[in-house]
Amino acid sequence: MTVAATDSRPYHHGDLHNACVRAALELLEAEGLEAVTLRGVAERAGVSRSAPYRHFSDKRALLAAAAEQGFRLLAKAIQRANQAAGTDPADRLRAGCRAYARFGATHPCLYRLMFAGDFCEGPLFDAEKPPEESEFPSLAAAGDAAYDVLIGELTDAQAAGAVRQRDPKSQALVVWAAIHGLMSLYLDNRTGYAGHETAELETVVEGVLQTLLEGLGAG
Amino acid sequence: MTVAATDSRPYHHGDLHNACVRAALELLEAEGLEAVTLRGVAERAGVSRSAPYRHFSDKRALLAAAAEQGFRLLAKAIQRANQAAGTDPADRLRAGCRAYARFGATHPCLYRLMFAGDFCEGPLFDAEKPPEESEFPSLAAAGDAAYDVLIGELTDAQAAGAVRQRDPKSQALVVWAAIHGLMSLYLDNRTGYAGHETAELETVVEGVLQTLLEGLGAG
DNA sequence: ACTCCATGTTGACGCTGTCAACACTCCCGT
DNA sequence: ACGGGAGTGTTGACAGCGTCAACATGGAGT
Repeated sequence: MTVAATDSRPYHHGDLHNACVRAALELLEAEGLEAVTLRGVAERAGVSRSAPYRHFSDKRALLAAAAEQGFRLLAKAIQRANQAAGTDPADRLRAGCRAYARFGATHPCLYRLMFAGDFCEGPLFDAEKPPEESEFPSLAAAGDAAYDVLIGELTDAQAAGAVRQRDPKSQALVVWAAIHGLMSLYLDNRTGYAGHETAELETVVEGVLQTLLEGLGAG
Repeated sequence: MTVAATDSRPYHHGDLHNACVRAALELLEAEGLEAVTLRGVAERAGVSRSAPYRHFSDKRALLAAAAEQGFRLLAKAIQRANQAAGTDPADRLRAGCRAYARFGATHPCLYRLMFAGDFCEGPLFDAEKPPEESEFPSLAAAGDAAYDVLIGELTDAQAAGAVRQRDPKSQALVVWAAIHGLMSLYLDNRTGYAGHETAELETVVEGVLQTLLEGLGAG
């Protein structure tokens, strides 16, 4: 059947791939993961229910693409904060971690998808294989890129004598684990702090970072 | 219709509540969260598909009960390790964290359900409300009980002069966040270490703990 | 102008969570 | 002894979901 005259939309969307990712992110932020349905994404993108299958093999592939976009946004947010913080390594590290926490607090569902999404609809990351053989290599790459920002900061901090000279990768792992763990507990409302306000979160982040920097310090 | 003579099972199960939790845990460990279906749980418990609704208002309520059981197991594992480690506070702390990591590595899906399960089928924890008003109060209580074990250890460590005298709750938060974050990254295969072996995990845990103890230390 | 193929649509299927209506059994008051 | 709830388990049904096969469409290249 021919497209109705009143329907201005062309038969071909033009950029359905990106439209689906955008729709998924919008639904995720607005109503949570359970609201991210392939049919809903398709409707929001203005196409029929199974059109997304021409661009994503799977629902998981769509979620992986959304998570990947999340990692790109996160890396950008951290980099911006680092840059704005000046040249002092500790200041830069603190600013980056604050930005990380703010990202998680601002986009809780996206943040969880990036780290726990693998768990919900079948693994996005494969726990058995090394990352380079991952089922979603570009997702793993985007995650690694965000990681690399942190590693770079720690390398600089070492050069400036702000932290001990050790493998910056393992130092970065400690920092990332601590901040990510904190965010995870925070998003589950399990930090034991009553208010659950963003301001309080930043205070806690500062405290955790203080402990970490003392532990990592050149002391 | 009367029960067939060949069917020895009584019409009333007797302890369907626990049977459902056990079945859910078994399915979770054997085939992952996506395999935990109410119908599957019912079948495994030997009852018909909607019998569990007499004991759980919801699928989420069943998952919450499973997660609660997970927190009880975790707390017990940590306590056992603490006790077996003797009296030195740092040793006890290290042993507890090793046990924590081992629990997560041994029961990856359960561990994730305990922390990320809220995310998958609608929140188990309510991010907006304080814990005492949680939708699943006994789950929150079981989580807090596990937390309390760690807080107790840090209180003892303070008394022994092994860590700085500060609010043990916030010290415990740092430790928990770091170890939990590490486990979370590990289970996503995002630690950047190739092997993903349990032995390597324990090494990394030791490293993180070393950094933490130096940061928390009385120095 | 014709054809090919990437892209979008429709119909259908099985699985899921959930509910309403019904069946069975045990226990308690008479 | 017995009759009736209340608690528990069963069956049938429904809507929503992910997914696939079959079909429709239209632009790009010959």
